[in-house]
Amino acid sequence: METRELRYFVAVAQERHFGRAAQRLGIAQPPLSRAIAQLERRLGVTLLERTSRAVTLTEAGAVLLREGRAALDAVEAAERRTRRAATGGPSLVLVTKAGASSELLAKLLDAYAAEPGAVAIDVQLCGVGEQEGLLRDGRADVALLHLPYDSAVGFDTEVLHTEGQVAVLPAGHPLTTRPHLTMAEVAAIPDLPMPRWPRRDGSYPDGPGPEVRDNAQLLQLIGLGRTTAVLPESVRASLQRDLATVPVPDAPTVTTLIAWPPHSRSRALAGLVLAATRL
Amino acid sequence: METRELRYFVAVAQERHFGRAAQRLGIAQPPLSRAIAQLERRLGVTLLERTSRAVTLTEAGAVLLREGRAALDAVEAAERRTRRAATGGPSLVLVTKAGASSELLAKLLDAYAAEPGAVAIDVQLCGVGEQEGLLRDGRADVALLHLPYDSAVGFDTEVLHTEGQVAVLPAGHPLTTRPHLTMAEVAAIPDLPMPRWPRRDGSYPDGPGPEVRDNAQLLQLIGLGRTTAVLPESVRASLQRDLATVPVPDAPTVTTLIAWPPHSRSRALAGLVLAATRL
DNA sequence: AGGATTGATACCCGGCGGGTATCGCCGCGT
DNA sequence: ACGCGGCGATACCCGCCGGGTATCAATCCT
Repeated sequence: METRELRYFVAVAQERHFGRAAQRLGIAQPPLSRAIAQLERRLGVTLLERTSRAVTLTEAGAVLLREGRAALDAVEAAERRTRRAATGGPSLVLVTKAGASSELLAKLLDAYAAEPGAVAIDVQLCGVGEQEGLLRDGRADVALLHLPYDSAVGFDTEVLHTEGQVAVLPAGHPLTTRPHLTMAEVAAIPDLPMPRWPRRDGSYPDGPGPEVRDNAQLLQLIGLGRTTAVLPESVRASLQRDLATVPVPDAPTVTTLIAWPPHSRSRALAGLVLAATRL
Repeated sequence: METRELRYFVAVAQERHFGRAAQRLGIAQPPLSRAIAQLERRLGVTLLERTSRAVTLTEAGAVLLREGRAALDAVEAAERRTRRAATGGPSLVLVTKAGASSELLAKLLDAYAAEPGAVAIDVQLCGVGEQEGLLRDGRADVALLHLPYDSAVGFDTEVLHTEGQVAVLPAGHPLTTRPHLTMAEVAAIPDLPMPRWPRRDGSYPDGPGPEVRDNAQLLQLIGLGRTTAVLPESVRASLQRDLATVPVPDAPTVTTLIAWPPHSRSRALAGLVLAATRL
């Protein structure tokens, strides 16, 4: 099976429409129809049920969509990492959520830079939930993840840090005088609806709260009195003076992990992981 | 990057010889040379250093070999699982080491079969260390692994069982009267050298012991008085009468895991994992 | 009933993958 | 030192296949 065939199939399977898929792929519709038919013939498997009105996936088609996306990510990762290995640029790209673990990250980078043989590390900040994709398709080599917010499924990891969570409120809010709060109390604060985070596909659920992509945006919106949130206590290190925090003992404990694709143990990565575990 | 290009490059990188690689691929040498050159041109990266006497990998070439093999496995897995999803055959292939965890496996299969909506499960037995490859390239969907013998890197897992280990000796051997043994004592038994296991590439280290591929072979050789071994205590359930066991308290504890590729949560697999955790 | 939408089919063309023949380079043997 | 042999690169040709346009066929919506 060639990656071209896989790309074509994934496009059709996602769009559920040959014409739109062809447009997205930058080719005409007839060659696409033919390519899919040929793929089905070669596999000996019907992947799509087409009527002239709708295209639906068969069970086997659903399997190929799921597995094929992972395979295409792997191919893309191979290509990107090869290109990066050659163009002597940063030999390691670390990705983490904007506005999270900044203190830990600074310590990690300092500790690694002090090691003999340390290479340049590119730090890339992204929105919540984007790390996995970046790591999977080779745009990044290593990530800081936060359980239970992120999922570490399919990666190698080491635990770096665990911590409780605190509610972040605008300074002067009446509840800032309380010694602690419960999750239920925070969720019920009048006029401060909880923010809405993007789903895996990038869309946002409905609700009263503001849409946010990362912690930096979130903290700014809290300062503006538009929302509130329960975050790991380490955010206190990077708070402006207009924000206050109150412990939330019944919030789930947050575990910070360093994560990397399981098979890619380069020398540089091994050094960084070692430095991280010694923090 | 097309999978054909990747396959060609991997062949050359492994053989370090264009002629042999071409032969292995079933094509002539000139098209192979051209394909590699074209790949390098498209990537903008030199992958191989060739003199007319030797072919060596550049750093980028080493990266592409490592990442490319993983990517090819992923593509192959997508193809195999798609084909299997269509040809209504066994909808789940479970792989485990021959001669290991047989009791646990029987219980698991019984428990799962009793669930509503259970599908046919194919059990495949393999040699030590072969499970990972089978799982990675789609020949199997789920495996029983044994830490610390196997590596669970890159898979999702659930712990099923932990146990100590015992030395397995021919019945009547003088040491079978001892209440327990140490690792050092077992390794030093005169005339019973420890067996040699295959390395990742399939070759065997040098040494006096017999070559073995799985526990079934191993147990037979022990019965013949050719070797001895330290194995999880659950092997006692499947021993012939010509074998005896002695606990080895200082051997590492063995953990039995059920493992599966992280992204492939089919309905059938989820049911099997659930049944396994409830054992 | 008829037009619109959408996937399949028919047919053509150009490029690319694969083949054979041969060259150029280098190490080695006598 | 010269020549031979091994190996990768180059040159050139052919046939297939991927991509394009034109059109058909089936279905749904007025």
